[in-house]
Amino acid sequence: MTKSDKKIPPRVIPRLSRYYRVLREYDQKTWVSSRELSMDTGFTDAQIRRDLAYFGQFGQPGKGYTIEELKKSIKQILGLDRQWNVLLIGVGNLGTALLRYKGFREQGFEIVAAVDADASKAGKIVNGVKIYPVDEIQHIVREKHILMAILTVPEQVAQEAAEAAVASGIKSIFNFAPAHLRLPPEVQVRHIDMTIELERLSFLSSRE
Amino acid sequence: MTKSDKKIPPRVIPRLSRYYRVLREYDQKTWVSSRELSMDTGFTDAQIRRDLAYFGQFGQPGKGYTIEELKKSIKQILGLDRQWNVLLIGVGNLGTALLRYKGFREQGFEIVAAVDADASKAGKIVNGVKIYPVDEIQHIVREKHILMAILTVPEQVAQEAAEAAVASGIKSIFNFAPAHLRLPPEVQVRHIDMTIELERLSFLSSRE
DNA sequence: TAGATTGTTAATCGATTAACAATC
DNA sequence: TAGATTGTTAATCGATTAACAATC
Repeated sequence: MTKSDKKIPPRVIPRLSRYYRVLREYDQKTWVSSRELSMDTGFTDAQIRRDLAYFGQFGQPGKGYTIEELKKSIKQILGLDRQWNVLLIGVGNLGTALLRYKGFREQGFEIVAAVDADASKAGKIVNGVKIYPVDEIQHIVREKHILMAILTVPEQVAQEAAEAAVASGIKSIFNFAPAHLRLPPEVQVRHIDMTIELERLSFLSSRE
Repeated sequence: MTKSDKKIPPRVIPRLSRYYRVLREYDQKTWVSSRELSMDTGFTDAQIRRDLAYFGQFGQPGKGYTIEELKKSIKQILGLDRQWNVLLIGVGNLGTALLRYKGFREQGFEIVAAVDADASKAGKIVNGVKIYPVDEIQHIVREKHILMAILTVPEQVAQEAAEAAVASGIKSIFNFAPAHLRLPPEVQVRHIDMTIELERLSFLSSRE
């Protein structure tokens, strides 16, 4: 699977995650149809077939999809058939909360180290994860084969922290800082901007 | 401004938030053009003019937009010209982190109370916010004029907690629990699903 | 074979971009 | 007036939905 595959609309991906999650909840059945998946996910059956068709032919006309095979295929498509070592950058309130969150590990995302600019935090262990001084970032990223970082630092230092991460070899960043990161295009970034989300709610609630 | 206005594409709203944020950083200038906003936000000038045109005529041909007026207009459009009292539901790791986060208040979002199912937390005060037992939710929502909730409870109780919030009068929910909430359509919901976000990064990183 | 459901093509819908007349 | 930039219309692009021949 390469970049030159026919273009996948970006919105397909989170839907695959949803299909995958629903599929994992089936424990009695062997087969599932796009119609059934539609009822359990809220997406239309046409869209589900379309989404899957971007990646191959997984079903059998007249029967549907075998749950086990489809799960395996989506798992592979999403890149979940491996472990992702994750670096947490910034062990403040939010960083600590994420460090303690158990949901990531289940899907193969494992926070294997943390760094913080506050030297007095270095050496501490939170939820089994050791905190290092920020200037050891390069060393840790290489030693622990880390490709992904979660960024939970204050706004003012987000850009430089992200650049340091990229310079160390990090390929994708999950950014919680309220800062628009400017990074090379080959670095994947997902940005959770909590204020923007609240503003969406505010907008919607204001125009009833 | 009512529901019957010409339809606003939903993706316009987070862009308005971005424009607003950039506008607030200008302190020397009086006028700004869509061209300049384009450079500072990364969106095209055509898109910026288009987005603003959904809500009225804010600019002057040949000159651009006056920053103060545009800021005021966007603030009003987003519903930020008032205070939003927010209830935090679930004072665990993530809930506590959000309680301590200072960024919300600046935009008029104020967490005025918290509830938790763990009775032993009741009465405690975190960052100036009092924690109540969950069965007082109705009382608090009414007394404190709360319309918005942030949901940071475990997956298993997310649905029932959301329903309780709605029954108390909450109109919009910012959901951090990894659960797909089924609520009446008039309730606004934003869902941050951290695992899905990590899976997007995983997908993108897997197909270079 | 009859019934069911896929994979895909064509039609529709919606959002973005280009272009430019209107106007400051 | 000359130069700049808006607001809007038309063209393009992209994603979703409908429909159905192929096939289990």
